[in-house]
Amino acid sequence: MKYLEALNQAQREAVLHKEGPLIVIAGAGSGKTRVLTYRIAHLIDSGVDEFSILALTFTNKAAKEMKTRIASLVGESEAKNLWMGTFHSVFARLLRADGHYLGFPSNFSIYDTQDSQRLISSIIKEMGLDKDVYKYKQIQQRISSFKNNLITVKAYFQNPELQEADAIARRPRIGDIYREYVDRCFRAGAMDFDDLLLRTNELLSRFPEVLIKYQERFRYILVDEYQDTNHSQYLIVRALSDRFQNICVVGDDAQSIYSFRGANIDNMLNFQRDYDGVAVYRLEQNYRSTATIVSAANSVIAKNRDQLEKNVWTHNTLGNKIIVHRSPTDADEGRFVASTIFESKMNEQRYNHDFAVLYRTNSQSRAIEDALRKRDIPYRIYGGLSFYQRKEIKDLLAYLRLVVNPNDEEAFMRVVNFPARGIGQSTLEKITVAANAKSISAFDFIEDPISLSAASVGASIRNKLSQFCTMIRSFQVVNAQQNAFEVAEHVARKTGLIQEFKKDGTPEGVARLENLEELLNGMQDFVEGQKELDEATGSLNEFLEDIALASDLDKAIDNDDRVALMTIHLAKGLEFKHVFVVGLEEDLFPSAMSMNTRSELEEERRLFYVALTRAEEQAYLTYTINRYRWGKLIDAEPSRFISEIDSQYIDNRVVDAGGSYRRFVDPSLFGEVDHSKLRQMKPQGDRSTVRNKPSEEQLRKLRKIKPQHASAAVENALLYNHLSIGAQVSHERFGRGIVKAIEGVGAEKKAEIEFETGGIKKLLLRFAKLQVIS
DNA sequence: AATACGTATGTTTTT
DNA sequence: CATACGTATT
Repeated sequence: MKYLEALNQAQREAVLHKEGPLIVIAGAGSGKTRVLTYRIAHLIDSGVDEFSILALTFTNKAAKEMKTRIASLVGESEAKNLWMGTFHSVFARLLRADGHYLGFPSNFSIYDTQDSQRLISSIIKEMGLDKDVYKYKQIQQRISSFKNNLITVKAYFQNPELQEADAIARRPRIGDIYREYVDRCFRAGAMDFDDLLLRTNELLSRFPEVLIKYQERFRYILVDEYQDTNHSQYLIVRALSDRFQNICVVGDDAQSIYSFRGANIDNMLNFQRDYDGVAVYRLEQNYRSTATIVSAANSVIAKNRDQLEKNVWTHNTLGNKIIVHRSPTDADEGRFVASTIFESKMNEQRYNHDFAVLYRTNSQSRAIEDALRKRDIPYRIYGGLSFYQRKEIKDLLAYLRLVVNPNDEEAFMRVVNFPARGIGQSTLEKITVAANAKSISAFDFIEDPISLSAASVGASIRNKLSQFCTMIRSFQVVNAQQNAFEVAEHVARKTGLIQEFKKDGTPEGVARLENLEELLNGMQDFVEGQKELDEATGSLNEFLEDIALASDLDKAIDNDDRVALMTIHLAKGLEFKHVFVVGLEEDLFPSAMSMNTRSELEEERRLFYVALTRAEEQAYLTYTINRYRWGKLIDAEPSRFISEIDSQYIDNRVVDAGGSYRRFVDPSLFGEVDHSKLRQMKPQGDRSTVRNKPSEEQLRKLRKIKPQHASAAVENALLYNHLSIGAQVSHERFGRGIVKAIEGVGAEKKAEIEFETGGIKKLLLRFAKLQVIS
């Protein structure tokens, strides 16, 4: 057991513990992944069949990495049959195998949040409810929380308190919406994210033979990030481990940050009560961060009332103090981040991947992006509006989902009339109502000529509908013989999707076409990758499963050197040499939504703790005086979390320095621009860096950057101030054109442009996202 | 039926 | 500021 030497006392004990329940309470940076990895390797080494080990991790990427690591310790073939992955992906797999007990086909679709919301929205409309009272997003959240707490429709209607609560909130029909939603998902052969857990519970509790099968199979169960499991997950783990009680959970109550999706710290706090003879191991030595960062983080988390006793300490060097920085606006904050990274790279020979910028909300990424782009610093955004959420991507994926499962209602609605086939809203409403009345899917309904002719749908539309069905059926034939990539390419052509974006010809259309291409390339890679695994075939089904459950972190390609931008939630479990935590302002972090109760605030504080403890060497905390929110400049106040850090760990040296990259816009250029609309443009720049006057090169680059938000609207007007008649420009939607006339001044300046696609438009320069070509 | 435009409305975090 | 929906237009 050579690898045991690489462990400290507590780690080693946790690894060597063999039978019976154990909990590992692991402080930040204390090597819990290492313990999990070695523990699994050790189990295999000591003769446990890898087939009987189940490990539940927080991301699929973490699972993949761990698996590779284990393979290197015990050998490829030994590690192959481990079941490892997120709760959602592992139990989706289980439900594909045994969901038929519950009446689900093995090819069930997985609805993402958007699918769920669209379905709920449509149900609300069909029921004739007031959409201002029944807000679809809120209803979706409520239903999600029911499911996470194992409150089925039946349980809901047996619970007078819940019904009363909804009645008091003037939404008495929530139960009915819930019932309809569940029915519709079932009929569509679809599960939402919560169903993957809820239905697993249902399967295990209603069918003892299935429970026993999996209990016998998974003799050893390990759960990572146990503090973030919800009730539904808790019950699954409890059920599966009940027979052999070989359950190992690892977690840190101080890093519990997912209560909004039902995570319950009590699962962690009550573990010792739930099982007999629980062994407890504490990992308290931090190997990741400097002593300064560890102590600073400790001083903050100490402010929380609810927590397990813990003493995280380190042998690491003291390191630098945490740098706190104030900027006038979010744009300056971005500039500070960019120039600090730039300078550290120069002076300390850092790589881009040594840096991470962490924020509370995804929308904060924009200001940072802009600044990094201007400095030519490569970055990658994780999460946010991901590639897979783009319209054109979702459209192709919807076709593919429909090929695999024609009953998928959301996929059907999405593409039945895209590209346009003359099947309009009223037709679809008729079909929905009629299909629901017969309790069949829309696809089944329109495929059956008898029911279709009974519905009052005109003959020509009926014809179009059946053509659609025939087309999908023909894709299924292709799917039976070809791999995911080949099917997708076929579908993209035959449906006219590619044609649709090609003919559009605008830059926007071109971008969409490129995205489709990128998706197809991705599928090609996927197919290649799957060929290397023995069980996998590279089928469309496998591909859809893969992307439905991949987290934003899983999707990332991170083999090149870039600065990482992500939310703090996404950063959990990761580490970086230098970490910027930006937007440390009251109402933003802590979020205004989470300051109502002590427990909410404590969760925000844990989030801050997570952020801080991602840093190995240097942490920067930044906040602004004014920030753009909802397109408006608002006042901001420094976050309470900054003052909660013991001041001896803080370097206030650079407070008030502002962006070290001075705004170069000459205010006199504004002419008659309404000054009340301008953002603060006082030259706040740090004296020492004023010399960083932009070169011609930089200015040119700046002009090429497409302005992304109206905070830049005035800046825009300015950029095109020199626009003259005859200039060639390009518009995101209308394509290329020639400026024919100019009128107005300052912010009201308009240009009349004749576009190549035909048509003359008058555009306000302030808003038009124009690029000047010549 | 399709499109284009105006208005209202909302925003934490994610599998 | 983004999106989602309703209304007016062809």
